[in-house]
Formats: sequence, C-alpha cells, structure tokens
Amino acid sequence: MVSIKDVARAAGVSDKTVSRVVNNEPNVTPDTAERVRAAIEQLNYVPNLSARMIRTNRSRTFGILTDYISTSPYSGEIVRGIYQWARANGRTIFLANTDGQPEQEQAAWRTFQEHRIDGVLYVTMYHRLLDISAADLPIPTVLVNCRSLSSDTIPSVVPNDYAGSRKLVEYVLDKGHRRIAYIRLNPVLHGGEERHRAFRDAVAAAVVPIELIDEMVGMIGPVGREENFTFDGATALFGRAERPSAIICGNDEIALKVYLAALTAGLRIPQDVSVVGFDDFQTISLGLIPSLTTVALPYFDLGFRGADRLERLVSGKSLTTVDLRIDCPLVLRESCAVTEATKRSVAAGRGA
Amino acid sequence: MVSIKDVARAAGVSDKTVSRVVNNEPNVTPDTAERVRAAIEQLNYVPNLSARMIRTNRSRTFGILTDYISTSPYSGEIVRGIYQWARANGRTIFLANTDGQPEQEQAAWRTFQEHRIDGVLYVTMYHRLLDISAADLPIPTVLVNCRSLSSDTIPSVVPNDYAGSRKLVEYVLDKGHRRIAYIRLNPVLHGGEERHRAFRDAVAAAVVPIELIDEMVGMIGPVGREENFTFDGATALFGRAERPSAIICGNDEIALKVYLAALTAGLRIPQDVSVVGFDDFQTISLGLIPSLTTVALPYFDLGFRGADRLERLVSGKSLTTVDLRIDCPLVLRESCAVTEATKRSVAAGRGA
DNA sequence: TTGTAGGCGTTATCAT
DNA sequence: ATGATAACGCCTACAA
Repeated sequence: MVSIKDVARAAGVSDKTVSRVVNNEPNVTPDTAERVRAAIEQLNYVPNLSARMIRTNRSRTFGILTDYISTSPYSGEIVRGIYQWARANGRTIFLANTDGQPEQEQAAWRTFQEHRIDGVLYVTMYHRLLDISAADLPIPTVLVNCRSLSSDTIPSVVPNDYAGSRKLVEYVLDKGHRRIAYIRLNPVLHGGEERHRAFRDAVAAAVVPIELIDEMVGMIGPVGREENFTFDGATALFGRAERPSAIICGNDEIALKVYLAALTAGLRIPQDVSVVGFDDFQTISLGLIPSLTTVALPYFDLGFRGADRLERLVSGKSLTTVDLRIDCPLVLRESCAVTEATKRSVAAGRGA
Repeated sequence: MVSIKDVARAAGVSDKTVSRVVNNEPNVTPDTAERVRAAIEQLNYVPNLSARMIRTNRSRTFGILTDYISTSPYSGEIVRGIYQWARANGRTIFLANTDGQPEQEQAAWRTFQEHRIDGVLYVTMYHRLLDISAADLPIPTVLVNCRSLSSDTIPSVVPNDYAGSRKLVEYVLDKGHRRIAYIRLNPVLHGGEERHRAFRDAVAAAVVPIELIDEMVGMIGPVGREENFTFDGATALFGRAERPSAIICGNDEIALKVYLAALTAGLRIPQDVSVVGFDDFQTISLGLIPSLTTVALPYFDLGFRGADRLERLVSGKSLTTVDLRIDCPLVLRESCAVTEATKRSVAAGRGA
C-alpha cells in the first residue's frame, strides 16, 4: 500500500510537506502543493487513518450500539439519521448489535474501546427506560430513544409521545367526536403509557362534554411476542347500541386490527367510525384504505439530534438539557372525519 | 491512555512480553503471564487496534454499504445477520449509507479505503440488478440482495424469489384452487418479476386443469412512491360472477389491500376466498386476521451468508458459485384454505 | 523464556 | 516555506 513517503519521493519533497498538503495546513507554495497533489493522484494515495490516529489520539469515529435491530420496522431510520449527521461532520460510524444479550453488549463496548471510538450512541428500538448508570459507560454516550432511570445524568434524546398524543386527541375532539374509545398499547411500553396519559389529560381538560369514554388494553405480554385482543375488543365495541364514533389506537398495528374489525362488522371508515393511530408505520398507515391519520415517530431526527448531542458531549461543550424530547408530528390523512352532529351544527350556523 | 509499555513497567517485564501475553503467543512462563495479566487488569489496559493494524497491515474490519435504509421495513435484518457473523468471527463493522446518491457512495468508498477495511458488503434494500462492474470496486466486495448485470463476476447473495414463489403457488394448487388471480408487484422490481414467472411456470406445469387465471399489476411507478390499484382491482375481481377462489399477491402489502377489499365486499378469508402474500413483513402478515400465509424473505441469512462469502473472498479461498441464491421458506398460516370441492371429493373418497 | 532494536504511516516539534 | 527527527502503540526479527 502506498504511503506518504512514496508520494514524497515522487513529488521530490519531504513527507512532512505531503502531510501539510493532505491536511490543508498553511505554509506550502501553491506550486509545491500542486506537484504533491499530482503525485497523490498518480500514485492513488489514500491516507491511513489508523496511523493518523495513533499520532493524534483522536479517532473521529462514533459507535452505534443497538439492542434489537428491526423489531420495530422503521427504527432503521434512527441509524440513517445518525449516519447523515456523521457524514456531514466527517465522522465514521462503527456498528454493533447486542440482540438484547448482556455478554454481547459487553463485547461491543470492549471492541469500541479497542478502536478508541470517541463516543457511543446507545440506540433502543422502542422508547424505553433503562437501568444504566453513567459509571457503567467506559465511553461518552448519548441515549437515543431511551432514558436512564438512575439519578445520574446520561444525556438522552427521546420522542415526545405525550405531546404527540395530546395533539392527536385534541384533533379528534375538534372533529366533534364525543363518544371515544382508547385502545392501549402494551403497558410495558413507556411510550404507550405516555400516550395514554395524554389521552386522559386531554379528555379531562376538554371544555366540551364527553359522552362516552372507553378504555381497554389491546395487547399484553413480552415485547415482540405479545397477545393481541384488539380485534375481539373492537368487535365488542362495535356491537354496542351506543358505539363510539372514534377509536384512538395506541399505535398503528392496533389501528390495523380495528380496521379489520370495523370492516367485518360492516362499518365504513371514516363515515361510520373514525380511527387514528400512532407511529406512522407506513406499511400500515399508507397501506390501509382509507389512509390512516396518525402521529409520526421522529426516528430520523432522534438519530440526527443524538449524534449532534454526542459531538457536543465529546468536545466538552455544554448541553442545555439532559433529556431532549423531540416533537412527534401529527400526520393528517383520511381516517378521521367530522361527526354528523358537527356537520349539522355547522350547516345550521351557516343558515342562521 | 494506558499502553503496552505502562503494563510492561507495572509487571516488571518488557513490552514484547506483554504483547506475547495479549496475543496468546507461546514461550511465556505461566508465572510471568499471570503477573502481566494482573497488571493489565489493574491498569485497565485495552489494546489499541489502530496501532496493531499499522504493523500487521490487517484491519479485521468489514464495511456495510447500504442504499436506502429502511425503505423495506425488515431489511435491517440483513445488517443483523452480518453483524452476528462478524461478531462470531472477530471482525468489526463499519457502516455507511448512501441514500441512493452517487456522491455519497463515492465518499463512503473513500472512507472505507482510509480505514483500510478488508472487505465490503454492498447491501440493497430490495432485490435489485445493479450496473456495477468489478473494476469500479476498490475493495473486495460481495453484493447482498442484489446482483451485477455486467459480465464480470462480483460474488453475490440473493433470495431465491423464483423457487419460493413456485412453492407457494404449488401449495395453493394443492389446496384445490382452480380459479386463481395473481396480482403482480411493481414490474420494476426484479424479485416481483421472478415471483410472477414462477407463478406462470407452476400453472403451466400443473397436471390439474386450471379454470381461471387472472393477472393484473397491483402497483406501478418509482419504488417507494408507486401508485397502487390493488384495492379497486381486487374489488372488481370480487364483483364477478365467477370470482377466483384464491388470490396470490406479489407481496404482503398487496395482500393487505386484498384483505380490505374482501372484507368490504363482505367476503370472509379464507372461507370465501383464500389470500397469500410474499415477504413476511410481520407487521402485516401477523397483524392481519386471519394471519397471512406467505413466503419469508431470508434477510438474516442474506447478511450472514454474505459476510461468510466475503471472508472467503478476502482470504483467497475459492467460492463455489458466483451467485448464491438463498431459499425463501414457505410460512403456512391461516389465510389459505382447502376449497369446498376438494373437501367434498375427499369426503367422497373416504366414503368409497 | 525473555529482551532489544527497528519499523509500520503518520504528525508534532523544532530547526533551517 | 521546507525538512529532519522523534514519537505514537504495537509487532517482527533477531539476539541473549
């Protein structure tokens, strides 16, 4: 492999001069620089970052440590966000995956240390609370899509499930819905609990009278292998005399079950019943007909902002907040309609 | 950062002896080794792989070069497969993503060269034919989920869509279905075309008489932003006097649309119509009720086997075939039933 | 069995 | 503006 010395010889200069050109350092005649560049081109010289690193003691690399890749279908977007930041900022990415196994996590940290990685993005595939303390971390770390339960402060970036859910519920109320069912996510999921809490708060804060509120748990069990009662639950809901006019689902997978139950019961969406989801898993949210009104998880931003925070952390800059919450945008599509009652009152208002 | 010399000093030996212990080389007294290990432990010494690499000229790293992360929701499994192989074989993984942009791809190759990566796994998120020739590749490369169109031979690992589809169609025929509709994937997708060809071949090879075959394209347009006519197409199909008893879908997303159309038309799956998919996108295939009989894309194996081939390639071992096709297993679930006619004939046979 | 000298490709320091 | 020399952390080659 061609080294800086080969280039120096070819250009008739010292290796340090080549180094200067490669690193855009000052004090090189344009003429010399040109000769060096020609030699680099001709010999196809590519700098060896390992050698550079031994000298400078800086690797310009970040590591990504993931738990369960692709449990959640779109969480790969987090990685895309990290990489895009890294590319724009001249950093290279190492990847390690633990499959949720502690030994593998240990091995990954070790490998990262061996490569003298500057910082680590600890990425979980669903919004989680972690039992990690800063002392466990041999390398500066930012948590992405998860937060630390312990008292010490590991910086994190998480989606703002609460605010997103609140916006969604207010939107549904705004469409005139007063008979509402909420189908909860697995109670084990932190994001699901925040969404549910936002629902309750929004309903409690509503100025309009809510006629019916139904709450049920749609799924339960270990993440990824949960039992799902949504279909039967929704079917029962639809069989009632006073059925809800809108169903708010803990996530899009639950919304899919509700669609199936509604169609099976002969109901049309959104004319007979409105349905909204959460997550914006596009295979579902865009795959359904009508397309699903939902809230998007900001996966890409989680990664991008996480990398940005990590940079600040390793370069000793201050972080304004330890836990950064990223907005979850409301994605309005076709599955939530204005109620008949609202249409009539609007018509009456126009007539008056 | 603590180096081999610090350990040597602490243990009262030379740095070379420490090196021997770290690399499990022979000719060290158990006693000395023990002293060295104690010093390593005490100082928390971690070898510097960059330094090792300049000497040995081997990085023990692979790079993953992806095009569109998470366009396909489960293709992250490919990365998981690669990582699992890498971990088991003491290799570290670099990651780069191109977002499909040639400049970014160029930059990624460059970075990989700077890190003296041993080999690259070029991963595409759906089964594609690529216009790459071996001369374009500065580093030994294996293509994963894609193949090279050019005449020269870049090793690849791809799913065997054809064989998987053939198995699926034969399974459907075996259930007694004789009136069958096939809803094709976007013709741009290579995998879709192979699946369709397998359907035609299976039908042509069938010993039983096929009463009705309907073929339509379910989606068309640029990948990721295609127009989808499946719902209307399937609805039209269901309105016919002689409607198909089974619908074979180009993938699971199309199957979702068919479910929605069937339920809207008041048909039950699988009693009134059987539906099968392809891909096994679990958000859909397990999310649907009844769960979807489909064919699984072997994403994990694609990655795992791809890494294995790359190892053989960089270590100069021979590869038996240039293009390795991985089996797509049939996943039998609940959406495809035996036809009434078949049940009757079985009953008659039993009675006779 | 153990240690010494030297070099891998690069950059830092200091001289010219 | 340019170069000589040393050093980073490790391993190879060889000597003791």
